[in-house]
Amino acid sequence: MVTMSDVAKAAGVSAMTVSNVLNGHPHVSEETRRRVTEAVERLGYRMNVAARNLRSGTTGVIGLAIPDVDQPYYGRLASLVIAEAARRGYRVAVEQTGASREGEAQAVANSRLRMYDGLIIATVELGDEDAAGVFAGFPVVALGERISEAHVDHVGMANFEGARDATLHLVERGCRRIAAIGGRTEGETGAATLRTAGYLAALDEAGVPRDDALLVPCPFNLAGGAEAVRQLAADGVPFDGLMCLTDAMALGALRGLADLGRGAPGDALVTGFDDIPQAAFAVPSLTTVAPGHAEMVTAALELLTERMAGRRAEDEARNVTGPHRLVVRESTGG
Amino acid sequence: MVTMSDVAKAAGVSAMTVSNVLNGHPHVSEETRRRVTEAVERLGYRMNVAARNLRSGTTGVIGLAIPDVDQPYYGRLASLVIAEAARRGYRVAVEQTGASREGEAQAVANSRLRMYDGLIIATVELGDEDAAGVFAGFPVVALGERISEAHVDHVGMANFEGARDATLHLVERGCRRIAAIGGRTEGETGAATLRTAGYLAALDEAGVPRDDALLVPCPFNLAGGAEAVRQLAADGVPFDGLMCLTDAMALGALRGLADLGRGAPGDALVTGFDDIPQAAFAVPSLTTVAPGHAEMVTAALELLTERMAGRRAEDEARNVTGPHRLVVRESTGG
DNA sequence: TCGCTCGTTTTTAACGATAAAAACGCTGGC
DNA sequence: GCCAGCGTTTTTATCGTTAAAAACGAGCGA
Repeated sequence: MVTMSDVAKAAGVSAMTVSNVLNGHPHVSEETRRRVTEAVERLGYRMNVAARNLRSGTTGVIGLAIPDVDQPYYGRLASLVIAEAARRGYRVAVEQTGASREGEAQAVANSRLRMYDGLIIATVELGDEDAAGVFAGFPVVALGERISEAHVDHVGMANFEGARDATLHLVERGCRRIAAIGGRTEGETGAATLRTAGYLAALDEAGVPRDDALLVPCPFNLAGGAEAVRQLAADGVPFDGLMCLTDAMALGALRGLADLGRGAPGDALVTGFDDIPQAAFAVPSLTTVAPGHAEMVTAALELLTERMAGRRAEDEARNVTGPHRLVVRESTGG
Repeated sequence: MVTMSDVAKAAGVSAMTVSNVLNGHPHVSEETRRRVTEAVERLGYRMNVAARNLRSGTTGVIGLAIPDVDQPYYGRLASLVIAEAARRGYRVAVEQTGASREGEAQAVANSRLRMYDGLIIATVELGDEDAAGVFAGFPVVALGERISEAHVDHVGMANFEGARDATLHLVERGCRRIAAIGGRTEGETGAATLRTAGYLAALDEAGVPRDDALLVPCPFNLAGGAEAVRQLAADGVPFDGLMCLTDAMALGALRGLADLGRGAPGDALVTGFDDIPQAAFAVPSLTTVAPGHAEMVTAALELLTERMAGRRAEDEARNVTGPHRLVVRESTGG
């Protein structure tokens, strides 16, 4: 095992000088720098991370708390976070929380053991009441749902705007009776409520009358979407457009339409939200709102590295919203 | 920040004694143990991982090298590894290799920085020639493909036996002309070749004649499966069973059949391999070989923890094969 | 020649934990 | 009363790195 002193000896300088060279500190002559670099190379020296960590307090590791990497959306996020972190010289330790409050608390606790330089928490059961205490003084960024208005940096997606765009798109293509599959106006201020709000705003903006019968709450999955469409038909509610709050529900809605002997885009236009891989391969392929996942992750790491570098005051929590883009495919007539 | 000495002072003992209590070492009186535990509790002491790492050389972190967590199979694996490692008190740092040789080499290099106590490498571009050098003296387990016969522990899946079982199942249900979609007898000794070998062995065993026209190489994805079926029909090769080397290809094959106006299980029986989630939801649902992913991961961590504890000699590389199970669904007549 | 500055390098002293060795206190045999 | 033997606890000495302070040496004006 080659240590820093070994390198120092080989280069004829002190260990501290080697440290200075390796960390790019100023006040090192060009000649010395060259000699040290050469010795490092020759001996195959690799810095001992533990020692550096002990002395300087940084590990080069970022924690990522998500419910389960084996879920399309979170897997995607994890993949992007790992790649973007690697680009910045960090490694990522993934903590699976099982979407439980204890799991998330555990992840935060591990972070505070100084195991991680910072934490990205990509779902949130922890609430505002936890935020002030648990996260205080530690670099944390919430990705996706928001934890706390005041205490934690947050990167979100354009839930309101995306749903609004999708709805306006349907209106432009001639829809006048647009159902919001999964829509709900009450409950926590999560993605569902925001997307529903975007839908309503678009209707108002376009001068299309609202109708509460067109708000169809349902489970956020394939079966939920299918069932919601069946429900609408059974209730005799006429519709010519389906603004689904997620792609999964949209795919279910397509199946539901098929079961009724109808189809998109012939009998009704359909939009989704998320742009999951299957959306492009469905029959008909699905028009959907693509949130800028990559941009969200980049923004999250930007905020986090700023915090880790201590470049921002404790209390000014920032809030960033990622870009979004409407991807028009067959389900709304290509 | 509460240190061990703070706890020691509070409990009226030395730091070493606190260390002994915390690590469950013998020769600590019950009374002392109680006092120390109480002080730890009261002060909210958390061990500094970096210091322990520096002194003892362990980090409590396992590296996991995979191509990309955002791929169904690898996401599944990662999820299981993280959960199983957590159960054993380890955290997992995920390194994405992009399935490249450099990526994998990078992951191994990071491990050797003493960042990780061990490494699970779940795909392999590194070959036998790398194995002896790169992995020597560091706890590594290959999960899935094998790196090296002689130098690295390996947990694999029952490629041969699974394909054999699937083929025998088709024969039992009356098939006599079974095509191996994706089959190939040449190339590296990867999963594809092993599964093909299992297919051929089953045919011989059941006394069903081989036919090279029924070996249809193709890309290992949806499109590949669909194309292979189209090819068979175009070539006028008769078949009554399709043993597909992966579920993705099997789903493609179902689509291919549909495009020809045929269907499973009516016109041909179809089997897959992997038991991906979609297999159960396809129409018809897919009969497939389910490799025991969970058992494979458990075995991998068992091997790895043994290595990490230094309980096994350097050179005796072990090789474990996970269990498998044929899941019979609609595509072979339920 | 003597300070004095300034850029560079070394010295010193941790960071917080633990392995190994030394010390301690107690019992019991001679 | 002395000491060996035993179980428990403390001392000592790092692990490899880095912050902070001290030291060094060349250049320069007085």
